[in-house]
Amino acid sequence: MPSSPDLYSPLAAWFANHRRALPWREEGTSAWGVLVSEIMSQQTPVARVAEPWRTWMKRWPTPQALARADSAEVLRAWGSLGYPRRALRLHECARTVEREHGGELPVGVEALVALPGIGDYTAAAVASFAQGQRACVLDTNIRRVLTRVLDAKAAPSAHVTKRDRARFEKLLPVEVEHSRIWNEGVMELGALVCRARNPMCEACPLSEHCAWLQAGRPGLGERTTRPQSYEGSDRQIRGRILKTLREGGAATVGTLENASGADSERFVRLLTDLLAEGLISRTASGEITLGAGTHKEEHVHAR
DNA sequence: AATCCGGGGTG
DNA sequence: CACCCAGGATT
Repeated sequence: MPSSPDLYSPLAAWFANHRRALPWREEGTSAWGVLVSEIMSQQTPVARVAEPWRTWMKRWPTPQALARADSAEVLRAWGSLGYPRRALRLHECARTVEREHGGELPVGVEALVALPGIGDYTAAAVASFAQGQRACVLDTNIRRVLTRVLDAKAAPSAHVTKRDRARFEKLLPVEVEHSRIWNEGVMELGALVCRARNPMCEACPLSEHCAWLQAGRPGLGERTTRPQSYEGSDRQIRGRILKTLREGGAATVGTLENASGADSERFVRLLTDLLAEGLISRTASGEITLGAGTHKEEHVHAR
């Protein structure tokens, strides 16, 4: 039985020469800073995250600082990164760290995944990149690279199966430092070379071991899932409402309805959803503002 | 397992 | 215009 090929050595050598100088990779970045970068990068390309991350970390360097912030400020600082509920969860995460962990980000996947907004990927990434832990990081890049190398398929399955996790975990080096380099390096390879659309196999350090390349790169342009159209979607309407509030402060319901471009019934439904999620609130004078508002008002109404 | 949740950049 | 992006929560 042949021993499995050494993927680590060529990968590590490649990574040493192609590692991007992302701001959160600078010496001295806290685990909290890495966590913030991971949340911001969920479904948002890292190139778009770099600047907002700098500004954010300068303003709120620690969980304590963010915990003290108002949710409206947090949402405004989030800007157009998308999926603003991530900002609310990061805010909640900071408050949980403050309240339950003495202001110190807990160490390890199990403790991290229990925090708001942190799932399997983000917990493993923070543990591996910033906490000296050996954790198996599975993001869209790593899953695509390993699916190609091992399974000769162009794209990974829709979600992480137990079987995939078990197989990919076997490739993770035992030594902690090597496991971090493996995670970062394979992720970087997926972002720069083994890309979803135009993979540069001629520049790939794993090309000799890649089952997909040897099979002739089958299924490269295949459609996987139905493209969920954005134009005219609830997401677009919600986005317009929040953008109006970010840029203009408080607004009347009428102003927001006009800006939303939705019919009245749909607008009311979406506004109700946004209120329930804490993305907006209603002031005493009946205007709509960004953020969850204060609990004081609820007491006033409760009387 | 399927859906929902933004927004911008790219071929 | 379709596809993609360092995913997570909810049902």
